[in-house]
Amino acid sequence: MSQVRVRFAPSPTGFFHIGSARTALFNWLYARHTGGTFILRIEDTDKERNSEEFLRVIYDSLAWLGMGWDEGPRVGGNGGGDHGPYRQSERAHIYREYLEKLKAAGRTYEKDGATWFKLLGERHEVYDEHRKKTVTKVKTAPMVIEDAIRGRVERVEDEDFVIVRSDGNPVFHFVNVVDDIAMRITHVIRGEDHLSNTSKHVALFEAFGVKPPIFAHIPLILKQNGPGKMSKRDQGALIEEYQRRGYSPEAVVNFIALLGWNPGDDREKMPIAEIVRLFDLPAVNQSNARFDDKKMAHMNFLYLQELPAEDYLARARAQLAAAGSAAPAAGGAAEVEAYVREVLELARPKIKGLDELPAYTAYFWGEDYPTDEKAKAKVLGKGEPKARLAELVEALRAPAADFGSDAALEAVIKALAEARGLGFGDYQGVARMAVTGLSAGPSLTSILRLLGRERVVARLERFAAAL
RNA sequence: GCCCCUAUCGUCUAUCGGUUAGGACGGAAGAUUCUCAUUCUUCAAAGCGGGGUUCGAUUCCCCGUGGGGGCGCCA
Repeated sequence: MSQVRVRFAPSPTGFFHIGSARTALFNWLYARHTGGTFILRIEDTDKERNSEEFLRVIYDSLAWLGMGWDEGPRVGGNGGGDHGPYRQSERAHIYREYLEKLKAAGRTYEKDGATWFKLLGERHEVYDEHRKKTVTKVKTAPMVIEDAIRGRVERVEDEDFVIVRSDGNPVFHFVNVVDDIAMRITHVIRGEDHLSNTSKHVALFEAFGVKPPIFAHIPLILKQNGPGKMSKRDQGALIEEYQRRGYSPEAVVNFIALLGWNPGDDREKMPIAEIVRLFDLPAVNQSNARFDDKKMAHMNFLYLQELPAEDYLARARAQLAAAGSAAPAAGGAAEVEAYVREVLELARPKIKGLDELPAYTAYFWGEDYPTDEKAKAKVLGKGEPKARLAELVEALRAPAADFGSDAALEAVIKALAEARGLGFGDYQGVARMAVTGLSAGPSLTSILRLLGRERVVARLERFAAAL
């Protein structure tokens, strides 16, 4: 059995869709699973777009998701190979060469300035109701598609089709097949939306006298709400969105791997090496999967919680910086570093995703933080907040209050409460609101300890004075 | 309209003819907790309809129906 060679062939549109990401992933997984070659081929025949900038989106997204390519454009250590160039815009001479082969075999003809591919069989004219025009049908034998996921699929291709436009540019079906032949692709793994087109491709392979590759048409990802497949306008459709929101790429990969594939048992969260080990084409589902952002978020949560401390710190800081947070940048004094680290670790188990971090930690980075007015009104509406605040100020100002440990602070507040026949909860709410502007967050005593006596007392007094 | 693919809880899915149809997300209830979140326990929730084949069908076949895709000088 020859080496597996698969390709991912995106066209640079300026977006990297989650569906594209999964197609890339399944190709990549199959290559890694079989020890084959993963090829990146850029389908940039549409010259009207600004390719350079749009190409970056593809390269960056693949890199972020951790999918390196063995052959393809040379970018950041990836690419190279003996079957280039890997951009269709640079392969015109190859298409010309293959077109000559077809011409020589008598399988083309010119019409309306374009070059058409000639199917084999009897011809007759028929009026197409749907397209409202007369078309020439060809009585052909069914094309057989050997699909690793769907089995044997037969489809009759009964109309000649254009392979080179009147402006001289070859069309997708033609270049796709030519490149797959020239690059010696063994398995074509792509979205099911191409299944109906595959009969055209098989006809071309046969015309070239080449045995078609094994096809594997993977199910599509449907939009979360409403009908149809996911499109770039749908929530959660773009990879850059996950990047921007601080999602773990490992979580995104794990999640999309599970959209249409599973290891055959109950496992969901799996290291990529394990997915590579278990992935195989016949195990891919045949029916479309609906996208679910809640489950995606949950997968991200799982990965976030187990991220090594250093990685978490770096990613959290990047997220804060991107959000314009006042959090100190890395490389400061050891004391500051320790503070940032502790604040971020305090927040970690409480958040679902890194995008919550800026709002969740705002009050740790300075005196300019927002107040949840609605929650504030609620807190002030019950009990005697003013009295409680005054008592807190007095107790926390006293040297006896040890800001060095959560337990000591808890003891101070509990003693205060006990002396008045109250509970910890009678102080917790107001204190939290006064010190953070929020009604929810990490443990109050941890917040107090980290902020320190001076800031805590100042905030309590300022808050009380405004009542 | 024609062609192709497809069909298990709301969603993602397990089951490769015989199961109390399992898991996960989401939902509900309870426990834990200084708030929130986590965590833990429990609960509700599915084989599209009709025919076959078979001792026996969620599972195999056919027909409907639903869903998806394709039918460009787009990719």
